Amino acid sequence: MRSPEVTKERILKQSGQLFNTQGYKATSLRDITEATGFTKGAIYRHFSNKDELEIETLTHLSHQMFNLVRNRIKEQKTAGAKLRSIFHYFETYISKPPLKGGCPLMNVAIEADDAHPVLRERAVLILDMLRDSVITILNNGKRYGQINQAVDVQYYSTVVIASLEGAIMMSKLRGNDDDIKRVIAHLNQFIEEIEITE
Amino acid sequence: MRSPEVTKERILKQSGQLFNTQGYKATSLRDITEATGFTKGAIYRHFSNKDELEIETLTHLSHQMFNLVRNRIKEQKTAGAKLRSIFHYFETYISKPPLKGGCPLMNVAIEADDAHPVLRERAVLILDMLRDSVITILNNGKRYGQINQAVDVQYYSTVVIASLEGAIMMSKLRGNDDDIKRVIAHLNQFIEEIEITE
DNA sequence: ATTTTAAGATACCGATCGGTATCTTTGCAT
DNA sequence: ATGCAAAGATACCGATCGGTATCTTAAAAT
Repeated sequence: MRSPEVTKERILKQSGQLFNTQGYKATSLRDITEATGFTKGAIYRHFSNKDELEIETLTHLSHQMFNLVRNRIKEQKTAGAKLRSIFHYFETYISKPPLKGGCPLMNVAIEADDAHPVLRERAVLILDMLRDSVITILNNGKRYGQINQAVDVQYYSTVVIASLEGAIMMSKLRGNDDDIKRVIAHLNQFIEEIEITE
Repeated sequence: MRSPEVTKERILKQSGQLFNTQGYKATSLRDITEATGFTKGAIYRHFSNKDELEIETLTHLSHQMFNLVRNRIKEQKTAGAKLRSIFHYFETYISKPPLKGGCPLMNVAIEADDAHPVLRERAVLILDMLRDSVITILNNGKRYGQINQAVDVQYYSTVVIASLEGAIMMSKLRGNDDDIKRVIAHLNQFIEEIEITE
């Protein structure tokens, strides 16, 4: 029962958990061999070095993140409801974490911003994608008369993402969901200011 | 010219820069000996092990941070002005960083939350202190009729800190101050909603 | 059934890690 | 000036790091 695809997927999955909790550089090959049950030889057959494993794992983590958030967005019909579902998704990072270790964007951003330019570059792309998701929701909301035309989408999306990420940091640090809930309450109010309902 | 106090201070200062940019666990003793010019023997005379150095350095970093923010607060007279000066202080993390590597609270929170309970515990204390600073400003503002009595100080302080920390992450990642400026613009508006001016 | 190819395991490499024992040097007390 | 305690330097330790060369084994092709 040898399947290289399954092996690679298992390595990426376990590496994702380890990198997202312990950090990329702080996680050793040994940690990964123990978590996966594979040996170093198997890992280096699928990834040419640890840097490549880190990058591919980050991509894998971001895919997981965006798949989850995309599914939530699709289920909702109005721009306001879509945004609220994103907020709730971020709340689950604390209450029922879809990924161990919290938000992979935040984690890689803090680890990589000063010291690891390649990872940092990828992190910027992930942030761009997240922001674009919010902007698209807002623009579609404008088009369908759900969102006030005057809304500055750049400004709005930045505030939303910054608040959520900061709140994740605080709630994860404290180990409870008080902070994330307060921030989401604020963001819900923030939506009401720009939402058109009749 | 041997002065143990000066030596210890120099070790803490250089370790602070290194830990805050590269991370605590990712920074080696070698990095520190090269940055300080002292040898391992000198470092281990002042700190019993690396964990202790990490903890004392974090304390040192937080002192630097709070001294800077306290001075800014003192210079302002009203609660609103004090809050705005805090916002501007966070903006300097990007435009003219008082500490290399960004906000030490954020950095240690992300690195320590899952894997390093001792550092995490200290990080919680720093977050508490930061929040208490904001809460004290708000409560004093209420007392002197500068802030609306109905304001929920827990809620308000959480939103402010989360937004600022998240914005720092985004701006540091992107390498420009667009995001932090947008968030501060939003927070300034947020203040106006609760400020009593006549 | 046999050959072939690649997936994965094993064993090893030099470099670096945090830590320590020991030695030298400095400054202060007498 | 001399002795002493502490500051700092040097040299070393075992463990672990990322990485690689080589070997075994399993599955697919013939």
